[in-house]
Amino acid sequence: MDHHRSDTSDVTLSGVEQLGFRALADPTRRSILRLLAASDMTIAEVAENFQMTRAAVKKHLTILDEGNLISVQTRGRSRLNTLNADGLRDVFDWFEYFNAFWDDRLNTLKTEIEKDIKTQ
Amino acid sequence: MDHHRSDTSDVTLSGVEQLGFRALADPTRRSILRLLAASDMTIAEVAENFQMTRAAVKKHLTILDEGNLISVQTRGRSRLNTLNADGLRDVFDWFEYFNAFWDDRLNTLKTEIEKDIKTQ
DNA sequence: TTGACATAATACCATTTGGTTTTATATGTA
DNA sequence: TACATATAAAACCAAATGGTATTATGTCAA
Repeated sequence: MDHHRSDTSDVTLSGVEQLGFRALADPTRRSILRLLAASDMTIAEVAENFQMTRAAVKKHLTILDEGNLISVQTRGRSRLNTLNADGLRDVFDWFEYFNAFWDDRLNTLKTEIEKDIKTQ
Repeated sequence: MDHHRSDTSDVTLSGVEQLGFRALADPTRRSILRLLAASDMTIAEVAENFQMTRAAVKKHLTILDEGNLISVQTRGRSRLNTLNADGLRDVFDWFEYFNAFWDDRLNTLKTEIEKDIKTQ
């Protein structure tokens, strides 16, 4: 513990994948991702699966886009929403990094216990 | 596509891990998890790492607890906050299931392309 | 060009969120 | 007992969120 340093940093691709987590926080948006995993869809097609208005669905899609979890290709007068694997991987990577920490801790604990047993 | 069925379900442990995602949406809470990965901490100890008040930190810890990402043991007049691997795994599992969907799609695409090449 | 249609943009609203300050309630300890 | 300390609880506030309805804008087709 050095100079009572305060650290609120996010460590990862700051400000980018942060929005990915935010995007995943809403159950509707997680459902949309599931739908898009099955096939690309226009806003109207996505909206068919929910009770809310198209406008509301479009807002969710915008947030998913901001979080880089989907990408959008304008095709004529409609927009095709596609899952973005890269953005999802960014979020996933946070867990990987985190799991590394966690595993280290378990390993340390394990080593300590083994040491205890041996020196008994 | 069956009877134009509308499906907004969350598929997973409904209503439980949902709160896990919500808990992860805030960068402060993700930082707290990182801290707790290194060692268990009281509210006061966690709060030392941030510029906000203890009350605010306590609120974050409550949300992390509701999302099952940490567990709390009252020890005397202080509370020790501990990382909860199970809750984290629940969120992680959502990704696994999701990746399965995603992988299926990629595989299907690959097979289709191969078919195309062969029948050329 | 006109009309239908898919999305965009805006204004608006209720609720939730992330923070504060202030006031309790326990719990160790002199 | 009395006091300091750690957390709990409550009231409060500004901003963000998730939704609505309404009004553009752009594109295809007759």
